[in-house]
Amino acid sequence: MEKKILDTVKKAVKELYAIEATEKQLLLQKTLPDYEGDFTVVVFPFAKSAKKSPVEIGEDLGKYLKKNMDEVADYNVIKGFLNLVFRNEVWTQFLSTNYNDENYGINESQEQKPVVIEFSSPNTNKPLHLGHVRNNLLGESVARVMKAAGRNVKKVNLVNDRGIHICKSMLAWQKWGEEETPESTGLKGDQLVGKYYVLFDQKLKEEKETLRQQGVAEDNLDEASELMKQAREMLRKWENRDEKVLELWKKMNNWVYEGFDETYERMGISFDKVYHESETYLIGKQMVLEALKRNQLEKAEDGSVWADLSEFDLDKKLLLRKDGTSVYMTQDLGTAKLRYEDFDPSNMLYVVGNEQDYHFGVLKLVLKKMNYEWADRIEHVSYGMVELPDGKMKSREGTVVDADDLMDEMYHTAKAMTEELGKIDGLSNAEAENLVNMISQGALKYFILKVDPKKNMLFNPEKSINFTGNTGPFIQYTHARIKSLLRRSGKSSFDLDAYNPEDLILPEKDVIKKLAAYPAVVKEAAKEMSPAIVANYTFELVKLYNQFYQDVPVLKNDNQLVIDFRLAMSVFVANVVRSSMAILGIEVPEQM
RNA sequence: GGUUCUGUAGCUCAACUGGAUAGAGCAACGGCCUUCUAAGCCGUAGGUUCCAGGUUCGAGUCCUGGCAGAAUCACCA
Repeated sequence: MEKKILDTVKKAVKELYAIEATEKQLLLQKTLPDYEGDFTVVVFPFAKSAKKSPVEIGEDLGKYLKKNMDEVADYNVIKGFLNLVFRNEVWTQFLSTNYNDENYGINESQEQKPVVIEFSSPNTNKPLHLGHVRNNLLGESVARVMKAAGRNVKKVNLVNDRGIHICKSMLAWQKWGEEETPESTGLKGDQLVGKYYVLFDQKLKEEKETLRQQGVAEDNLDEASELMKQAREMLRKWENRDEKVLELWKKMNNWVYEGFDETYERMGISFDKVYHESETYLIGKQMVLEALKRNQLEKAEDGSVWADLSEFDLDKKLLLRKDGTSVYMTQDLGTAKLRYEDFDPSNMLYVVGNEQDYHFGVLKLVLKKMNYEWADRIEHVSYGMVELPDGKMKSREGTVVDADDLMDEMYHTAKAMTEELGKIDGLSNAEAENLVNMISQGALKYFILKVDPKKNMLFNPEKSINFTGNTGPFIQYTHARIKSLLRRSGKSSFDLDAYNPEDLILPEKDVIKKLAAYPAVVKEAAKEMSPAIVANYTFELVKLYNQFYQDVPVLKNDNQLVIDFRLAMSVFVANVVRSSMAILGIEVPEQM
């Protein structure tokens, strides 16, 4: 529709003023609520070359469009804005052809090559916290929105399962764990392992304090620490495939995986493939050594290997330590290559916080330097940090918000609220539990996803999660209300052919116009990789529907055709709400 | 210090990428349930869009210079 208007405008300026309009000059927007009209053409851009005032041009174009487009019923010009009023038929016909299409706005994938999207990427030494929650929700949702826009999406996870930090929790458990297991303690596996990671840190601090008192210099504390020595020794043993260490490593990692799986499932998150750093870091090492042979990298005197990035105005980047062990960058090179070979993707996306902007910039450059032509297919989907009222989360200082705790708390709040409002009266226990889960997850997901991913966001544990206003539950509630309305009507098919378009009233028109925008919103959100665009759209839609619902009785009308029309519109809204919420990973209830 | 990002109502966030009078929610205040679900709807109040210049028909949005905050610049990941 938008395209048709612009094409006609283009023809008009050519015929009237002999102007060849460029893409940029053709500006169309929705008419503001205060003015009469549906679409607005901005005519300022033509003023100069047409040598006429904007108002005159608006009149000319308005006349032309009214004559040449059946859809245009009338027009008015205010300053440099040409407001077009469409015939009601345009909207009523749009409604009747689309209201019952459950895939309205969603495109089936036609792509061969997939776009691979990595997210979550947890460490196996501690449980997930609020920062991971944003990452997980964003990753899952970006995958879904791209899929909805017709991309062929593969979701992958890269588990950081090796390294000195993993050895720390292993060592602490070995020393002080007394054979505790998730079964014996009743703790989730990741929580149990995390407990020992924290314990290690405490013990290390104590040891360092003692060393300090003995006069050891600050810079040498790590080197002098007996605990660190043992951790490093354990890492060496791990790399040499020491059986006992490997056994412990497997045991504890499996505890963590079981814990993660539980959390992922609760959040509704899944992956097509899971990579482990323990399986990829050697590939990266191999790549570096080969590139060194090709003289694309440099070896320093002490034996360490570097990439010289001076041609990009950057410093050198270390890729292998002098003892030959790999660093973070090295294993990312390996994973990228492995992933490229596994999927032959058109794009490789990494959902990782903006604190790693520099890292991903360098990753691409190093790959380029090593002559991998697919380096440009890597894209960092960078998102902002989650901050707490008293600043950033720091695991060491115990100021993290644990993901499981957070979800538990949300569940309890949602449950109390739902009971208080009498929403679960008449539901079975299982149904009630399902509903409360849906609502608490909806509240959390919507709260996080409605914010522009690029921006830092603030999370206040006491105040952030609401269930009224611009929230997930508000949207869920609207869906339930529509479903209730439809049940009450007892109808599932509607006679729309005989409906008189003149009966269309403004609150209906506003809703239908919003519905018409949905396909473009999905595309835009996929292009920007921003679920927030979908979230904000859905809120606006639901807001408009509620205004309609409040003012206009649906089932009470002398004219059965009007009732049918309004019910069909409600079906349409419910479909789009369900579809857009699904993009955010949020389910909607039949009643609440 | 260099680089990048951010700065919009008391608070949390929008603003279709340069368009009309900057919008929502929360919090505050006032209304609306004998009528389809009040987790709702309506209204009131709340703004020098951090500051100063510039570009043009037109700037929250673009350019320059400040101010404030965050991230990053590791032989951590």
